[in-house]
Amino acid sequence: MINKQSPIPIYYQIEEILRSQIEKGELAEEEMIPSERELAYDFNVSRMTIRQAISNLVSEGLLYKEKGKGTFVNIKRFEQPLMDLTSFSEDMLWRGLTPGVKLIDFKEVGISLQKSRHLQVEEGSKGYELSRIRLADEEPIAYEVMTLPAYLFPEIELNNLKSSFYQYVESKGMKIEGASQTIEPSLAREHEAELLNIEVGAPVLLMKRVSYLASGHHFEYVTSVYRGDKYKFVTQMKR
Amino acid sequence: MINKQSPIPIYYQIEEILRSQIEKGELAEEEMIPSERELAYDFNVSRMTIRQAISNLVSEGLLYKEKGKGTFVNIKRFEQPLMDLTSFSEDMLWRGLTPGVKLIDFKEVGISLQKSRHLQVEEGSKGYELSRIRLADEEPIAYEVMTLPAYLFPEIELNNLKSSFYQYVESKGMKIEGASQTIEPSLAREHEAELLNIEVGAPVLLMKRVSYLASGHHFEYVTSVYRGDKYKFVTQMKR
DNA sequence: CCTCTCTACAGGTCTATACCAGTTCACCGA
DNA sequence: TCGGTGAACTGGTATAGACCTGTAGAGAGG
Repeated sequence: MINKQSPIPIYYQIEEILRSQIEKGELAEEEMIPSERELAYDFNVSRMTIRQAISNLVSEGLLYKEKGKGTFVNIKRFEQPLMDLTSFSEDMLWRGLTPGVKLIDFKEVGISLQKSRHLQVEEGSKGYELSRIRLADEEPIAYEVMTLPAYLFPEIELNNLKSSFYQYVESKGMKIEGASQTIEPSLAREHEAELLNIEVGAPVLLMKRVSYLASGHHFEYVTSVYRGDKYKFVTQMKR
Repeated sequence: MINKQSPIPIYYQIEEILRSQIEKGELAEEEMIPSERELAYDFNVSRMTIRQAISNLVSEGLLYKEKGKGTFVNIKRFEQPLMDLTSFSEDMLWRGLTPGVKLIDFKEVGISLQKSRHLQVEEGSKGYELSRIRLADEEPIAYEVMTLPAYLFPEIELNNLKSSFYQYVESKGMKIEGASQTIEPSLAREHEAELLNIEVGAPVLLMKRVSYLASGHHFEYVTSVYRGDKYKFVTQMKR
């Protein structure tokens, strides 16, 4: 049950209990959870404490309340932070696919004029270029080239790039602020068609992204080519 | 001051007072607001009531709290709601172009199976279909077909569709909640190529959107074909 | 001069209680 | 049979007080 002596707030302990009950399915969707007074009695805490736990779960979207009726388990899975800096992996998992990645190349380069503008560095200055194939359920979905300015990553190694790059960036104490990306249609070129296992000239999505830190520094420039037959961008808009 | 007899909750009255003080600039940015105990004394209400008012303003992002220090006015958010339901017109104006629209067709139809699913109506039920060309600086950018379920718009006329459709929807008392859209690459078909003044088989973006009301009703289904050579989707992501 | 400690004050958590307002439904009377 | 009334629920609002932890500054001690 709950531990009143614990430094963990009681309302938070109750939150966790309810959360796990919802996730385990012990409280079915659309089902009413016990009333606030009942929960207060069961947990032997004040009703206000229960209300705080419930109100947090409501703002997370796990529950919703109806005055005079009760508090219910929410069905919706929709209110994900869709347009957050979602990584490909999260995106794929959300779609129910197993994400994968295949390394194609990693090398030191002089940054081209066009890329240097996006990365706010001098043309020809030192950078790293990582080429990857994104997989979903073993099938190639996208071909991605990531360019990083060397001055921000003095000691980068291929090993650091095996897991989440964003996580690596933040582990170095850099605070990611956001990203700006463009999406346009294009036709697969020979090199891309080969890597993605599609026909030359097949429709693809060309995505370009610049990500930046809270400090204002631009830390990655990514161009991705997505297979048009296997991948759609989905965006949710509110209000 | 506040009216304890009013049916308007006290915490809400206090919220409004604080909100207006912030907006008028009586409480400067980064400035500490009076402590909870002080406000409770000033308004002659309980501290918990003050906490409820403040906590609402915190979740709106107007204030932020620091334990042991106090509660402060948040700096104004400069980040516009980028992924909001931006209309094509706003989008174009933002890009510095003059938006225009050319009507192609407006007719009553029986809604097809595929569209009926998105609009949550029976196959073959009555609907309206509006076809338009979107222009930027007189140049065709997109071909758009909007399908509306007739049951939501009993008295619609072509005239209502000349200006902002979303504005029309809201003028009828319907509250727009949001939209969900997908973006994929495709190749221009003959009909589209002709209307957009491009080659058959040229790369285009295919966008499909379903918009819905707060009531849950889906009120429009739009498919748009954007010229790949003239239009890119731009998205900003935060955090 | 620096550092430690004490203290006043900030928000955080929690209790126990009260009454209000919306919902539902059994029951009773016309 | 129909309709109203009220009891018994639901969550919503509000009080007053208790004790917690974190912050910062004043003042004591080295």
